Amino acid sequence: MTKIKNMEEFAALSGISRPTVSKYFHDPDSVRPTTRARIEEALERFDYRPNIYAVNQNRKLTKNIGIVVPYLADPFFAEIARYLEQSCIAAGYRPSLFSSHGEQNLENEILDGLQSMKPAGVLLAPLGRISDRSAIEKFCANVPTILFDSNLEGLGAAFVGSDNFSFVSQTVEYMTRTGEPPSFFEMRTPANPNANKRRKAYVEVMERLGFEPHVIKIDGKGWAFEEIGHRGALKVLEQRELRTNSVLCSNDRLAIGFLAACYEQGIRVGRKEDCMLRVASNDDHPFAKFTCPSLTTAAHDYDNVAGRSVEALFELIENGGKLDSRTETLFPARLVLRDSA
Amino acid sequence: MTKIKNMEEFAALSGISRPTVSKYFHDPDSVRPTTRARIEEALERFDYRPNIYAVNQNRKLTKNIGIVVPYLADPFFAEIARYLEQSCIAAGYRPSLFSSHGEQNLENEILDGLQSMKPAGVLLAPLGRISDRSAIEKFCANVPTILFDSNLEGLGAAFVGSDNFSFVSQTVEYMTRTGEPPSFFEMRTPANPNANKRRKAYVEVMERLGFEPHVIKIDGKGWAFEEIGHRGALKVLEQRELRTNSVLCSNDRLAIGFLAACYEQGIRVGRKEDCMLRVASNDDHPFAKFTCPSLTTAAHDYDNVAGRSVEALFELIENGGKLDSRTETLFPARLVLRDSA
DNA sequence: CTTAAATTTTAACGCGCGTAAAGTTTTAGT
DNA sequence: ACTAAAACTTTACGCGCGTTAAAATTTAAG
Repeated sequence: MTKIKNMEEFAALSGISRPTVSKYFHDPDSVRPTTRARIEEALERFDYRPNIYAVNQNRKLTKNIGIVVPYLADPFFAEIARYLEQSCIAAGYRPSLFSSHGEQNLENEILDGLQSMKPAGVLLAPLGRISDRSAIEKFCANVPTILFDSNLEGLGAAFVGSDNFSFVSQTVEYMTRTGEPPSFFEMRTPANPNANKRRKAYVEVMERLGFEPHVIKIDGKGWAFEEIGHRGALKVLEQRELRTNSVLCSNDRLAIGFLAACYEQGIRVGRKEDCMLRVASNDDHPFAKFTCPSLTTAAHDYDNVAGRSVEALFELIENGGKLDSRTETLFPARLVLRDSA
Repeated sequence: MTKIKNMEEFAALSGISRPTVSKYFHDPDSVRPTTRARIEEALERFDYRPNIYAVNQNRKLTKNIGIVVPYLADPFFAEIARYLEQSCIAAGYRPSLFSSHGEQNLENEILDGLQSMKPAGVLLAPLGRISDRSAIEKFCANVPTILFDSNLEGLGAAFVGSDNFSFVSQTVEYMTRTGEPPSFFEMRTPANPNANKRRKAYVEVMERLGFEPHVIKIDGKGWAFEEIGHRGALKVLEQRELRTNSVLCSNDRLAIGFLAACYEQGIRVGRKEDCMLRVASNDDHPFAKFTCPSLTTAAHDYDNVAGRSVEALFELIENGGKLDSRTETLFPARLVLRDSA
């Protein structure tokens, strides 16, 4: 196995001219089967691969795709990212994964670095209200971008996410139908714009059902939702802020903290006879199944959100980076009944 | 704001020659302050940035660093990855994050893709026993690599991780000292080599303390540890396999499943009077604080493991990719006492 | 076996930038 | 102000590969 330096050398060793070899690497089917066989045979013997930098420098369009999520330590995003990565690879692209880690300046830096990578397209789940809108706007003007999970009005070529109204309406309706109407438990200054949509949906659904909405806002900032939910729950329980025996958390991570607080206080949660409280939530976090009690929640349609996102991106790329109009695709939730409500 | 095509053009606009501009981008301090000022002034007016592909093609050494973890949906790795990323950026490198998602072929593909990226160095947390040892060996021969978290004997220029013996000895000693000696709860075919070291440590410590080790092996494969721990715990509890009232789980994610099972079965866990069982674990998973009850566990020294890893990598890079001898750095655990044991 | 069609080869240019050599200007030290 | 050192400019080449146009070859069709 001699070391191959470049395509010239490899071409010589394989007995095929360099332009043809180049063509082969661009699309193996674009050369005659016999020459393809000869190249692939040489490929086995010498194990050469084109220099990706030289390739990307000369191609008008790279095969790179950027995937940016706001917080990778959240298994929800890790899970979606996995799906997105695999879809991109399957389509012959090279995905690069980035996490903003909940910080605006990091999101901006990532977008900056991404531009110099000249990606064919980017799948961006922005931080949301923390995002630097103008920076993202500028980025979207230069790079074909699909927004997902968290919508920034008018930005990106398309948005794909979940229908927050569907989430909340299902949980609220379920809880009222089988018990008492829930209070809504959320952060005072939520990091994610989905949170606002969920609160609005809660208020609307409650009013439609003829109940008075009761929103409980707890303090805390950042992405340590469990901690914030835990602290908030302790306060709520202590001060008896709940008007009914049921609570709907804005998201599962808050609910995880809430349930931990209930456990500590000896408050049994669930729909059984001896339970004092019912807790439901939104997202279907990977760990929601293992809370105590297991968490009743409205599940994201992971597969469809991720699938539609890459689909939209590929359309966008094939369309030369522009789509006729900005579409917003929302997928409804699936109510997952477990023990907590 | 005219669009700048290349460095030639930018150099002309800034009134500085291209080679000097090139030098500036390589190291802003390498040019005279006055010319630096002129360049940066032009930079503000025209917003140009060197084509990263052209740069990397010509530099003998890129500024890329690859970070590979076995499973990003595990918040433990997400957390470490965040620290590693930030350290690399602070040192002027461009980190790229990859997750093997628990699959050997993906790990191999990532390593393959990484090679064509000609990184200055790679921080690799391998899958462990699932890893394709020969593939990784080949990779390490071509790319300066530091292994972390999970050791593959002899591979990579150095290894940085946690001292599994320290983890287990602390938890076992604590549990025996304050109660009964624990059984050890683990997967029959653990995905991670740390698991084996932990079992061995358990047996050794137990024997040293004069107790008979009792290892409970549960079935299941893959990385859905919570699910596996949950199922396994139900079986263990049903068949009364525990000989004492205390259990040490191989890792926190198994423990999360175990605690969920206990809750479902109405078995109170903790060290209070009315508790039937004590459960401890290893890792200090980000969610360990929010289990019910909160989980007593041996915590990784995140900061030191991550810090020492990048330190070792930078040494390696500055040393031209070779170190005198392969070192293995192990950091001890810190026992975190919570409510479960 | 002839001929048109399809492929491959040859030759050459360009991409954007690193880098080296030689010459010119600026800076610093006394 | 004078000189050596430092920094800059000019010129030119190379990196590894995409791409193109014309020439040569192979293949498929009749």
